[in-house]
Amino acid sequence: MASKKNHKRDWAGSAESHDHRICIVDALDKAAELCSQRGARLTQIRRRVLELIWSSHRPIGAYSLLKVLKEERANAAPPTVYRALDFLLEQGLVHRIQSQNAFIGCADPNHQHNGMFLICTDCGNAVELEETKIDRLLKSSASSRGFVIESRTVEAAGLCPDCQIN
Amino acid sequence: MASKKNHKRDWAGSAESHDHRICIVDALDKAAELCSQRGARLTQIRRRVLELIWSSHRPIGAYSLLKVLKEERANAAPPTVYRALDFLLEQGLVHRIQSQNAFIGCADPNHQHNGMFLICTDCGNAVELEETKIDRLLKSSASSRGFVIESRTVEAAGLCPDCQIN
DNA sequence: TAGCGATTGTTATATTATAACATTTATGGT
DNA sequence: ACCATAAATGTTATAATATAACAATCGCTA
Ligand SMILES: [Zn+2]
Ligand SMILES: [Zn+2]
Ligand SMILES: [Zn+2]
Ligand SMILES: [Zn+2]
Repeated sequence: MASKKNHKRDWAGSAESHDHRICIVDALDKAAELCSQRGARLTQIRRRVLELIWSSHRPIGAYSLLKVLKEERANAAPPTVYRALDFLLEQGLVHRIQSQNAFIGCADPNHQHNGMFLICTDCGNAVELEETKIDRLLKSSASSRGFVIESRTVEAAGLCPDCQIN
Repeated sequence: MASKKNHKRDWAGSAESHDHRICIVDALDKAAELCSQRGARLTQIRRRVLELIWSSHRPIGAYSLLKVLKEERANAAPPTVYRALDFLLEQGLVHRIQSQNAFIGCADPNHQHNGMFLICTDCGNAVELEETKIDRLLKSSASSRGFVIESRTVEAAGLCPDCQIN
């Protein structure tokens, strides 16, 4: 497989900032590898949906995915997409962005986790954070109330550096 | 107005744990006061929707609200509810729970903020946290990437103390 | 009380997601 | 290779959530 960070970049996925083709190839390679290891079947549809999700760093909705799929596969219907999404979510290959009812590729599918995102309200790009401190704080805050966290959503909306220039 | 915490409780709103009528009265009193201060009009519909939202500590969906409203106001329709919700959200009197497409009363509407919640997957009750540390961490993490946060969603799902007993 | 903006009524439709059952495809044991 | 089985996909219908657009009414104030 390819892998290894292909560059540094300030922000998510503006075409200028990095060679996004590498993001896509890496994501698909890693997905294939993980599914293979797990005996999970990354079928054509599932792989294609993952590829479409990775077509940008912007969360994409199920029906946007469906629109594209339909051009390639006349009988694609909502369940086609939602089943693929269910699979990809189960495998930790994508995350759901709750504040947008949309989906984005996971930056690090090797270990299962809930995503944590900064999402630009202007360009739509999202970057995944890994802030273990936030999870620890949240866990301890819950714990002090006797609450046990099983999953969580953390999504911050605002302006990315590129979009603050305006 | 009434106000002042009416009791201590381990967790959210189980009927046994507290006199919930006081929660409702306090919430409505505070809403009236805030709207009055701001020159915002807490109309009958808006007040009633707020009251329905406060009927429990469980997030409630727009169409559940609508179902009740319709019994009292034959011509209630989706816009009736969504407009009231828009108003209540704007005034910071309720929060939207993104992971459930549902709404819950704000525990402290005096200062504008995004909510932060622990939500029990078993009983459905939710409690609002105020963890300034988490916001500070999130802000600084964003800041290190040049990102400026304008709003955020933090929702943790899991088991409340009551529901762990099973 | 006339005018004006805010609120509510009304109808229609957009968007997101799932249910239910039929058919096809992949896989493992013989 | 052949069959039994489970998994995946096809197909149709519908549920659940949310908004658009325009009309009618209300409430304030000039
Ligand atoms: Zn990229
Ligand atoms: Zn991830
Ligand atoms: Zn209560
Ligand atoms: Zn609040």
